Amino acid sequence: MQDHPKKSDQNIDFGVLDEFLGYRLRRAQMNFFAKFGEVCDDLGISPGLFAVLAIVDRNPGLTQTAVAQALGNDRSAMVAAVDKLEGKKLLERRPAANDRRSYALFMTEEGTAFFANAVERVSCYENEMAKCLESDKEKQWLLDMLERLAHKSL
Amino acid sequence: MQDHPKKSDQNIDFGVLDEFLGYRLRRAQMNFFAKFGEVCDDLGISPGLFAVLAIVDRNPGLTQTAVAQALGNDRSAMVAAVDKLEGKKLLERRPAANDRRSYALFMTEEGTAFFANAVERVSCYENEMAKCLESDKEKQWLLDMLERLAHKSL
DNA sequence: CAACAACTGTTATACCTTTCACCAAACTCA
DNA sequence: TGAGTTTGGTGAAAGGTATAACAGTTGTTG
Repeated sequence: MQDHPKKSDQNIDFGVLDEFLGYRLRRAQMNFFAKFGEVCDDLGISPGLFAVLAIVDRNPGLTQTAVAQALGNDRSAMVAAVDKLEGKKLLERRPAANDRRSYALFMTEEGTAFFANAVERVSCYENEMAKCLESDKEKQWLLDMLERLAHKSL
Repeated sequence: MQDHPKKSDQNIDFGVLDEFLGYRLRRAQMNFFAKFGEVCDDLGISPGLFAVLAIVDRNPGLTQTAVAQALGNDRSAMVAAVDKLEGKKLLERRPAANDRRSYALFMTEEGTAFFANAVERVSCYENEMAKCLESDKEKQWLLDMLERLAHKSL
């Protein structure tokens, strides 16, 4: 059944794609996001929302644009994210002290408890995914390499 | 865009995000896609369209769903992609010989020339990005690790 | 053969993300 | 002060992605 003319499954030649970091990075990241969804679907948060919570949790009082810059995405993307998180009563906007244009973001008590639970779950799944790496030193090496690739400029 | 050391840009605590592979993968991949856009904006193709061309170029006659499965995305996403590439006269749909439901995808002559040029450009930028890796052996090791992470299941 | 299941391309829908233009507030600098 | 510029938040539009449903076709099975 494997010699039929239809190249049905694994007979596909990926050509240059096999040697391109960009393509492999995308595939790996897609898998991580999919697994994140499986683990956290009942929590109702996406990887992006989780990242916002992580920043606000450790840096209370930041403005929306400060969080956006930290995460590397546009500040306009932050309004929908904060709207959702505020709707779930996980964080709240407070008027900034010295700048009436901006809001300062703070976690609610409910939010800190929720985030602690989420971190536990995500850490568990991260460790499970990292099992296909040889050692903890290799994981650290990979993290360092990804950090460099994320900031490399042409 | 983040070159100005004006204020609390460095003071932000990323907390658990610093140790999460998912977050680092996303950042690295975002950078790669942004650089891809800079290099190929005049060509009018996205990383996704480039991947479709790469598959069809090396595997002429595949159906749309076969290409979709190879790239890991849904077959409904393929119609818009093939529409665009067919509109640019880079590939064409031909009725499949033995199955009147499906189309077989083939590169046009214009398409193969276009793709060869694109590959040269993307290879150049890939090599530039890979300069922050120590050696060629490290790059190969990174590719292998990403391959494992892309197929790891919980 | 006929009924049924599975598959292909397609459309529609919804969601998420990114990009752009806009307005109000704040800042700059004379 | 006040004109001009910059910054913060918002909303609309565009692009990509995932799901569900549908018509036409294929294969499978009784």
